[in-house]
Amino acid sequence: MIVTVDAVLLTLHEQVLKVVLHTRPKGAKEPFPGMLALPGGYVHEDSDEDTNETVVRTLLRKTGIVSPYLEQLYTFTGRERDPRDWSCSIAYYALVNCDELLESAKGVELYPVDDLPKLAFDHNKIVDYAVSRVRNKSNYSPLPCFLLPKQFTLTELQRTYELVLQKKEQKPNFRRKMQDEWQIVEEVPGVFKKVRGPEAQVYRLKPERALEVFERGL
Amino acid sequence: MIVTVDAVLLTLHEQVLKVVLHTRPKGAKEPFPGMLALPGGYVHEDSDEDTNETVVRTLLRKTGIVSPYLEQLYTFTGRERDPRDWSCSIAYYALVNCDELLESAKGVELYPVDDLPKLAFDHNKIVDYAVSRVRNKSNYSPLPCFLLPKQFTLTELQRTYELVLQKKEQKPNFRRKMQDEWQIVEEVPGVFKKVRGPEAQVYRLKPERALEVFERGL
DNA sequence: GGAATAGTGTCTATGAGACAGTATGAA
DNA sequence: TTCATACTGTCTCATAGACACTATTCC
Repeated sequence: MIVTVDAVLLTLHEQVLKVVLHTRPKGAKEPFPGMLALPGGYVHEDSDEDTNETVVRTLLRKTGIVSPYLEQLYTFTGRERDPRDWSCSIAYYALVNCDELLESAKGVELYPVDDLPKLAFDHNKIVDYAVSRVRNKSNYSPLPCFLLPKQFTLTELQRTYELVLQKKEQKPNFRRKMQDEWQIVEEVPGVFKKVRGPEAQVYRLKPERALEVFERGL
Repeated sequence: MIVTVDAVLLTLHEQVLKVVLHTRPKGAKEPFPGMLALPGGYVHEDSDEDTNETVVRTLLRKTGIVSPYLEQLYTFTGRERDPRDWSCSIAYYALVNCDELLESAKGVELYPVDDLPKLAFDHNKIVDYAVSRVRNKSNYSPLPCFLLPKQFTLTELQRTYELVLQKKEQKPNFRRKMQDEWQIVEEVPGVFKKVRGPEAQVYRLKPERALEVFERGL
């Protein structure tokens, strides 16, 4: 029995939702040599208190970051998924801002989730499941906020939601939901951003409120 | 590393949501002797294709039934949860009709989920998590239908929802949701049931529709 | 002035929730 | 006749979604 942890680390890069993958070594010992796979690893029974620590440790080692949002996705098991033995992979998913990711992990490889090549093990299935979970949760939760940097304009936030959900939102309705209904953002006083027209107010996430909205929608 | 599967088998017994537990043997070899615990067991690597088969096999052996609704809940891991070793439990939850359960498993022990004694391992946490998942999902899905027998009246269905969700529903609104919105029930032509006043139409679940409503709310 | 962007006001259709009402059968 | 239960009709208020509008900056 092989027990591992796998992480689906998602980010928004050049207007596309992408996943962090790495190329498996070509050595003959490991299965699926040279193929793309999710970052993951074995549980360290002496140092890991639980698999949450395993995945945090794995992501820190492979990307150098501590993801602000990390959640267990599903546990994939079976005799066929690993050619070596009956195996069990506890899969997690995480969302990070692309700039922060690229800063701390220079050599990281990103691949669009909607156009993936064949991956090692059943990792295509795991990515698809993570993406559908994220898209579904984004309908009623502040999940996409974790794809943005610490500070952002409401237009950038809306664009993020639109890219994740793959559908247009109406500006007034979107702002009303974020500000009045959910109340998950607050102005950064006196900070503005200008692209083309007038200055846009810069906002940041209200972490306590965001968590509350999460709990409600579980 | 110990890898097991645990099942939270829920049913409605005497108007109360209850969970199936068994008493652990008093032999000195196993941990938590004499304490109540969830039914569960080890993966049989030679016969089980995946843990889904493990849990189906376990429930069949301990209760004699094949649950119509069975879903992976969460994977609980850690060094402290089993005194013997670092352990990993893939937890599932299932919903069954009480009469069918008691018929095929005469000696089964049921305990109210809202008033549990101290259980073995972290099984209190697992039950609580399963119950909150079920209560949450019952708000927007046909989950409670699986607690009823094959045929039922709409009043019985409403009573089931009310017991799971612990709140009253308005009869007209409830019927509208089941019949017009979700369309998950259909009349059993010519079959009626009478308790006190006029005859009540008997219904059955439309399994395809129920699954659709499930998918939508994922 | 025109194009692009920020931000606000308001209408309407839909739907959830609440109440009221009618019908049936048994004590 | 009264009570409990089955079942239906309809009103209202909250909300989501859509459109319209003004203001600001740069070309």
